[in-house]
Amino acid sequence: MSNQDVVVLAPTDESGACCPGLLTAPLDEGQAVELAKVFKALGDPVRLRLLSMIASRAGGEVCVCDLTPAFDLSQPTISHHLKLLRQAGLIDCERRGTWVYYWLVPEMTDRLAGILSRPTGEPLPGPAASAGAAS
Amino acid sequence: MSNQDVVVLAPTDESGACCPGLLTAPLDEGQAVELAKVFKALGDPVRLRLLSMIASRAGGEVCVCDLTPAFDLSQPTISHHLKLLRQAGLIDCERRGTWVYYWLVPEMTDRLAGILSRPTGEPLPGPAASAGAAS
DNA sequence: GGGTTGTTTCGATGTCCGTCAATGCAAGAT
DNA sequence: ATCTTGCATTGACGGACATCGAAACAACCC
Repeated sequence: MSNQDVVVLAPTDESGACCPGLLTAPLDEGQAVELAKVFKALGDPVRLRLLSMIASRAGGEVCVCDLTPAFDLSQPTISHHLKLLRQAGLIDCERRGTWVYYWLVPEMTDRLAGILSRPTGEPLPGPAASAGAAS
Repeated sequence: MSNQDVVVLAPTDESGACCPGLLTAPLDEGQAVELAKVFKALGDPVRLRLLSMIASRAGGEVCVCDLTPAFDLSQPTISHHLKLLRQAGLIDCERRGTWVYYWLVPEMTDRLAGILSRPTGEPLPGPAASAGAAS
């Protein structure tokens, strides 16, 4: 399967500008591009279900043969989605004999959760009034 | 443009199947579709930067006139991205006089962060070998 | 080796998405 | 009233994506 996995987000180092989250400081274009790849990988119902099926698996890993029958899609299509999730760094896989097993990369989901979390005690934005959409 | 803002995620109720996160139990297709809409809205560098610029604003809200010049994109394009973020429930806006102000909807980002967080003390997956695959 | 099972890659097609130019609309300024 | 500014909407175009069928590849079993 080749090791062309694209590491879209550096492990934990960087200039420390990625971890404080996107809600506290505007992120530069480079970080936005990398982050968008991961969110784009999550922006598909099939991939979300695949990810949840993999992540919620008791043993921590799933064989593709257990994933495919849950969808009305062809096997190549499932493989394609798994590839995108893998390239996004959300899952990883290993071939053992005939089958390929996938498991979650918790560091990536933790990273995303941290990025979407704002430091506790934030003064709550919003105009504290009305709602009405503009226009 | 009417109030066609699509509420992609119910406030907090539901059958309680949405909050435990997508990492603990496989989500059904309906939830996956709704969640995918939000992640898809985040799957674009421009929208990520817009969101971070809005969220990190001191006063909690930003005028569109402060957002547009930060990009090399036309004003309609920025407006289009803001509309998608608003339809995803991530931001909201209000017209005050000549200008339109946007602010973050923290409940939505909190929701996403919760969904991506796995309950503390999870046994960490990874290829622990074994596992007899069905066929 | 030959056959079987299962996964991935390749090529093609239809659809969606991001972008812009032009236009429309609301609110203040003159 | 008219002009000007600020933002949203429309329509259209080019590129990217999802999906499929067919074929190539890898590992096991006989």
